[in-house]
Amino acid sequence: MRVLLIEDDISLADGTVKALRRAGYAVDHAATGKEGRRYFEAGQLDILILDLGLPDIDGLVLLRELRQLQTGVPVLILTARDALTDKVSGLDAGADDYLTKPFAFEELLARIRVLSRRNTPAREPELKIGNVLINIASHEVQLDGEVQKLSRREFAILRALADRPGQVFSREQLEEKLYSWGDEVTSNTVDVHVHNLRKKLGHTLIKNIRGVGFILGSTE
Amino acid sequence: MRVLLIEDDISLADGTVKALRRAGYAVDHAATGKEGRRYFEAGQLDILILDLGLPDIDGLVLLRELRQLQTGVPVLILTARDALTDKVSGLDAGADDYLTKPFAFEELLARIRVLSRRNTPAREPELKIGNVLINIASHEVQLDGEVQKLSRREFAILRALADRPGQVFSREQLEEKLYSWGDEVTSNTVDVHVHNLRKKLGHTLIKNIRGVGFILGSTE
DNA sequence: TATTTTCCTTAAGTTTTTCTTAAATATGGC
DNA sequence: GCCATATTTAAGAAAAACTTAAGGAAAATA
Repeated sequence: MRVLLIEDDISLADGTVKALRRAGYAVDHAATGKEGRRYFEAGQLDILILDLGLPDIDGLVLLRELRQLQTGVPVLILTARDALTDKVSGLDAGADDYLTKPFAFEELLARIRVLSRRNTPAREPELKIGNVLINIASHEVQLDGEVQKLSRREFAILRALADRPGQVFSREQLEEKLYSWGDEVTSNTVDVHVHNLRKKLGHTLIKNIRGVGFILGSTE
Repeated sequence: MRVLLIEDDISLADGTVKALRRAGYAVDHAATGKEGRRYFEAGQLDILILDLGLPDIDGLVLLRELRQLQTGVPVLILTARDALTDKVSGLDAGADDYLTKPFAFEELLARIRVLSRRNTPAREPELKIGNVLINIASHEVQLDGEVQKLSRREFAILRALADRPGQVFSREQLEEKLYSWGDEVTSNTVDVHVHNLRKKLGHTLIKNIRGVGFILGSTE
């Protein structure tokens, strides 16, 4: 776990660095905004601790700059200023937490522990069959990069087939996926939807097994 | 954005609830730990604000219990106790932030804004989708550089969608972000607000996925 | 507090998209 | 060629989404 401390007050910085090292963090220290920016750009940071009262650059300005870089590094702001507006604008500039001097090392460490247990959210579930990419959430399907919108029924059929590529589904089985109990249908709806699906996704994807049903052709 | 406040001091709770609602949050309020736990288990929470000095359950104990549930809901602890050990153990028990009474509503709102960024992929205070720039803090939205004034509800919907661009939100999900418990709505409000949003921000930004819901479309 | 203004919710009307149906055409197996 | 099954087409019905307007609620202003 690598921490960068940007702080110009040497004695405070020394104490903080020591406390952090003792707690097991790898710590870099920069005394000016410029230097800090170099460290930030260079390194694999896990957490940034930033003093707002720097000699060369306004801390808030620096913070916004660093945020532009789009890294997701959590930032904890550290400052003597106790004014409410500073806190608020610091947080709104992209800081994740705020600590006013003087502070206890214990509390700093606790807040860093909070910041470091950040978890990254899971990605969108997507399904890929051959050259067809299915986005479950948006009901969108990409065929060789081209986006196609599917209707609800079309999507339901494709999804059923895609659940088990290579397995044949009878019309009755597919209808069961589409209609709730009591909603039965007495026409060739499934065929029509399959037809429309093929129009959108090409004629090789969904194959028909005569007398049996439909199958998602994974191979060939 | 849905917030649960667990706080037994009625007058403080009232003021806080009002301030939060005015800021566009859907707020539920519980006066006891037990009640709070029920709300917590029931709902689609985005943020929990928890007072440590509850009459029936020790706040820290409750916090640990709720953490067991493994929901990723950010927790902000609120308390009169100013002792360092309390802060530290609060944070280590799974809180994400800490505010000591008395506090300014402004700061509470700022910290909530930070927490609400937490579970979203883009943690920038400003979000850009196509030619639309969204500033969460100031409730300001720009279309091609031109500032558009959004109403509270419009902004709440846009923010919910913007939290996860590319994810579809059903009308029910959006309503949950807008209304507190007991405030439910039985009309097409969401549609109307979406319509007004599109009038202000153009018709390509918010896409509808028929039968599913709405989605913030970045491309096309 | 009273007044004005803005905003929110409803609900009904309109438009657009999708679904079902049924009939016409095509295809495969015998 | 004949029958059964599959595909295509088109049209009306149904469903979902969009639009509009009005009355009431909430917020802002005086």
